[in-house]
Amino acid sequence: MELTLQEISDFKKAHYYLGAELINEIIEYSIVTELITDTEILREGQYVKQIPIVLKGLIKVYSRYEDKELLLYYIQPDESCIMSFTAGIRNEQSKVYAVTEDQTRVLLLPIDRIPAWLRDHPAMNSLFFNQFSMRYTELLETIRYLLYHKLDKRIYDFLVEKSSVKGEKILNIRHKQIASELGTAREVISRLLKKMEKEGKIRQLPEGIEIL
Amino acid sequence: MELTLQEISDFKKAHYYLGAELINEIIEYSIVTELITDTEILREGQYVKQIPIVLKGLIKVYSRYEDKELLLYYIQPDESCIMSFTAGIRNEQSKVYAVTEDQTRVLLLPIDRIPAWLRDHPAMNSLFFNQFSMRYTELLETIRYLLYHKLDKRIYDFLVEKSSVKGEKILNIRHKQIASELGTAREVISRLLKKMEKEGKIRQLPEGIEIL
DNA sequence: TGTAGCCGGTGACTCAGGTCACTGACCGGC
DNA sequence: GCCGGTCAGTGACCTGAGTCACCGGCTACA
Repeated sequence: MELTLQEISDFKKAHYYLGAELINEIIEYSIVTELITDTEILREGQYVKQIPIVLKGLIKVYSRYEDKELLLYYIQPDESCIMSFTAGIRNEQSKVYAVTEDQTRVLLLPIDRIPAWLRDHPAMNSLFFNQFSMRYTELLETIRYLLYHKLDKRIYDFLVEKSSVKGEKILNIRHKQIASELGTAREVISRLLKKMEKEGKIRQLPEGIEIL
Repeated sequence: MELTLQEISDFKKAHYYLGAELINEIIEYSIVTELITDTEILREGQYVKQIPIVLKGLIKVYSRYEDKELLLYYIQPDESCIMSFTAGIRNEQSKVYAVTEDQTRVLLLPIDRIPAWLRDHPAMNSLFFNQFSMRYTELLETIRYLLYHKLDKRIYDFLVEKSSVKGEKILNIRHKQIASELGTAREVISRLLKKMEKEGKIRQLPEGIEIL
């Protein structure tokens, strides 16, 4: 599959700091794939051969332990996945899962080119440093939530974020899925959503959940 | 304060991949400080001007929220602090606290040299990538503990790690401190330590806690 | 048109852990 | 000696959340 002219132009704009030369090289050696919703692209224990950069769509990265999940972050357009980067570059196994949440187009950079690019183009490093510090900060935030907040606040903020990331005002999502992304049980979500509805924080419509 | 010849030699050995030229430059432009136990070196909201590399001793990095803390990681010799790196390089505020746990000698790299070093010496990047991926993995591990394990396991593993990091078989530590590093209350720790003592996992001696 | 499968809602129960209030042991200093 | 401080131990109690069992509603489809 080929990058469209529009995508090339968008990519150059988003990553201008990489310089034209490197960008052309990346485009030359990388491949584009289009993935349908719910495609698993990374699982725990897997070795990584390519590093994705999302062009369009949304990827969800999460941790899992005995069928209890926890959402770690979303990869939005122009972002990449540091777990792939880390695992790929050190030839280690992934510790997380990743799955597409929408129809998603990704640019896949071949892992064996990365070290040379990092060496010859210092700007490439800042791309990953940025991603790293962003993800690290997010993870810190997640920890604070787990430790310092109760479930209803976690649910509410989860919904708010999900809604902003997906760009939908009314979230069509199962209670079951909220539960697993927050690492808890379905009944608990049902109960608390009901409570939040009574408190006027959300509304549960047949089409989905509306945040007020 | 000056680096001792021994320290210079150790530093070169630990970071050989940086190359002699860069190492000399680092040594030239950085300063050494010796800090006593319990010196606070970073607090939330603070801006960062230097990036520490620990030469000897131990630094504890933790998050705090309304006098509830959570241990994030220890900086051991030859390691650095990515929160300083991130905050320093992007001129952002720190989101964590750091405090010395032992008498500690640190090498402080001036933040304004870092971008040039990163640009001219690609090997420098790998130092921070390594630190980043290490810390990120640790943080993931911490999250899994919070979410998937009960407190007694967390306490036990905390003691085991503390004991290995400090190199002490008998840990002289207050229940209060364990509580705050795990983000819980003193009574809870007392209760669970008693339980673990009955189960034969630890022993509480006047000098401290022994892990069996 | 029945039935199997998802989905959300509920009540009853359990349990881990946080909170409160108080105790007694062990200092150190004056 | 007494006073103040730190530290650990404990019982009573509360609460958030996980678990279990069971509905009833909707949908799809054979």
